[in-house]
Amino acid sequence: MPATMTRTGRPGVPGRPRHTGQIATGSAREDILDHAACLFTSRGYAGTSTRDIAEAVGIRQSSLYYHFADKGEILSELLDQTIRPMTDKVKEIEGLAADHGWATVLYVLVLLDAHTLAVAPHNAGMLPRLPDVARQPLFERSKAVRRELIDAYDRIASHLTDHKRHHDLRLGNVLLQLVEVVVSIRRTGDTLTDTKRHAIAASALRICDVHEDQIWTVAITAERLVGQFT
Amino acid sequence: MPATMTRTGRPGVPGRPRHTGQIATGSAREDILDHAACLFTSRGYAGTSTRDIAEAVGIRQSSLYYHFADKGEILSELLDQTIRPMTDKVKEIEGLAADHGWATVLYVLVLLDAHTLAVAPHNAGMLPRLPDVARQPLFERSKAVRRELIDAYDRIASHLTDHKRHHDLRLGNVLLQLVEVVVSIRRTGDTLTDTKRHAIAASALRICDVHEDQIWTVAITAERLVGQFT
DNA sequence: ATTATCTATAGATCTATAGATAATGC
DNA sequence: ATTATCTATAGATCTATAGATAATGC
Repeated sequence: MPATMTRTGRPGVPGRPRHTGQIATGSAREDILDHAACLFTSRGYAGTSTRDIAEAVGIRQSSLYYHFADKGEILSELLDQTIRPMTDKVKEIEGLAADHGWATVLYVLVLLDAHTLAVAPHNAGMLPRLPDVARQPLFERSKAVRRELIDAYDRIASHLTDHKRHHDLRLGNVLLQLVEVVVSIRRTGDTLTDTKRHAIAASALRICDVHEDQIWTVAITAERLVGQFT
Repeated sequence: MPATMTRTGRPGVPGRPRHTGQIATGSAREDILDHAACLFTSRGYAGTSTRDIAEAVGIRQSSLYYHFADKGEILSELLDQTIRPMTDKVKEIEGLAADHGWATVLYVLVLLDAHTLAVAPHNAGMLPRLPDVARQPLFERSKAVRRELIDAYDRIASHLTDHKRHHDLRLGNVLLQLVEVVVSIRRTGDTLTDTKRHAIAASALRICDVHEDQIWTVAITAERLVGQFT
């Protein structure tokens, strides 16, 4: 057997071969994150063992620790991936108000948040809502980010609707909850079509008392603007 | 020391005294359910050990098994308590449509579901949404119940609004999601006031294109009818 | 005798570390 | 030499069972 012939017949990768012989589809690190996302969302964080993850990836449990310091670091990485895209753009989007009005701002923000939740791998957008995740001391930050998002929705809503009408209900809470219907939709196995995203955004405007005939013009403007942010 | 004098000084209960000496505030079984609800909602189901529960109650871990066959039975009991009240009344409420119209039916159902979520001990209404809970094979039933509720919202919504306008978005999903804002509100530490419940119900009607001037008359009728069901 | 706890423990599982090993690359 | 895995295992923890015990009630 020549020296260039590996036991698995798949040369080219450094490091000891896996016991299964299978090779990472992406980088090993990405593979781990992807399978972890899948397991965390289907069994919960505490309900998923490091062994579960390793088996899904096709490596031994202890090999995870070559790529991540501990289980929490895997989760932390996933949270960053799914939450950051949302808050990064908020300020910028609020800037659209001067030119296009607050209804358009709300519509655009809902479209983008819904999109972020829709494309997150394995519905990982649900992770910040899980109690076992929220309890991890590391993740105060991701809770803060969520609060920021609610505040943004609150500010926007306050420009659109009469506060007295909604009593002491914080609309930011309601609007974020509405957007997160995307998680529910994906969980049932459905996919989020473009028309569904628009239906959700229109519902957000209706909750804020935007008139029906205004919604359609806003939708068209928003659809045009949303491209800048994706 | 006379024979009637117990070591703990708290006579009257049969059975060996607890190591802490403390006595159940309700029945021991209720105490366990209450503390389990608190822990499951704050740490997740898989993230809560039977030892955690026992410690909260003030008994030894193994003593739980006198009252419940296993950990899953505790969860099962909690799910029943929080889901049953919702579906029990659905058929009856839909019967109101003949006399009062579908907008009123929707308003009443939202008020009642929001109320059920609001009074569930320790926000236990979130349990059916946790992935580690949903995965328990025992709980196919509670998932079926949830689906029934979405179907009911779907039927009601279909009488109120043009399906084309909402495209392929299933409004049942959106409406249940909206009602579950109660869970979010409670999680932030807020309480659900009566006015908030009405604001949520009104939002549900707005999503279904019910006209603003109709909402207020519906609200009054609904408030009168809702008493029958609580 | 019945009830509700206790102590003790088996056996499974879980996280993380230590150190060996089998590739590549220089 | 470097890289990415492996094997082996320590030590913690978790669920559930077996059997003892300390109350009450008859």
